[in-house]
Amino acid sequence: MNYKDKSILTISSVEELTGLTARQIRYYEQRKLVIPARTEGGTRKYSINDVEKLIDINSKIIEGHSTYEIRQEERKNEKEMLKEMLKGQINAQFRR
Amino acid sequence: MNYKDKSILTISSVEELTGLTARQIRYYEQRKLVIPARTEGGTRKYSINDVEKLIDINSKIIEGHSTYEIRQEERKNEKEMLKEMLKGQINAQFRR
DNA sequence: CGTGTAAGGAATTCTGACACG
DNA sequence: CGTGTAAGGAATTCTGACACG
Repeated sequence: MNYKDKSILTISSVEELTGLTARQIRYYEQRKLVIPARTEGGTRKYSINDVEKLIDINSKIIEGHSTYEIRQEERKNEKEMLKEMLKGQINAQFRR
Repeated sequence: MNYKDKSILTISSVEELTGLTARQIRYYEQRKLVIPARTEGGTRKYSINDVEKLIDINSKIIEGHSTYEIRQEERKNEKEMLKEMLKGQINAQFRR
């Protein structure tokens, strides 16, 4: 696991790094766009990757996209990633 | 300023990243080895560089060095860095 | 829909001190 | 000397709700 995937940032640090407000960050979570890890006590912990995602998401919102659209877009990308991975697996089978 | 110099980590994240206890981390600060930034409210904020420093410091302590020795060592290194920088400046003057 | 805000409680962090060795 | 711990208070974060548009 890369350091970029370590969930180590509090929401206030993420506010600072992204320029967003805590309210925005929590709302994007509610819309299932960026789901942070949690401490035992329930405090949100974000990774560097989450920070980058949040910046992207906010850009898209500023461009006029809805959180729903952004979510759908992400879903699509995930599916394509899966397809590619499957292709790779299948090809690997045939090469044996 | 690099992301490594951004003070964004709470002491609990630093505990996780370094494997040290908060007590140790605060003690090294008291001994002037790693001085974190602070929020307005006084909460410590560490950078990635601080994390790396803390790990180094703890290694040296485990090796039997005292915090005083480690501090002196760091002072020496700082002075040498200064010397190098001065050399560079002087050479730059002569090259004109 | 996306964001601001006030409210009350819970989790986190802070400092100074006592302890051991 | 370096670290653990209990104590009390302060800073931070949490959730659910009302508001606007």
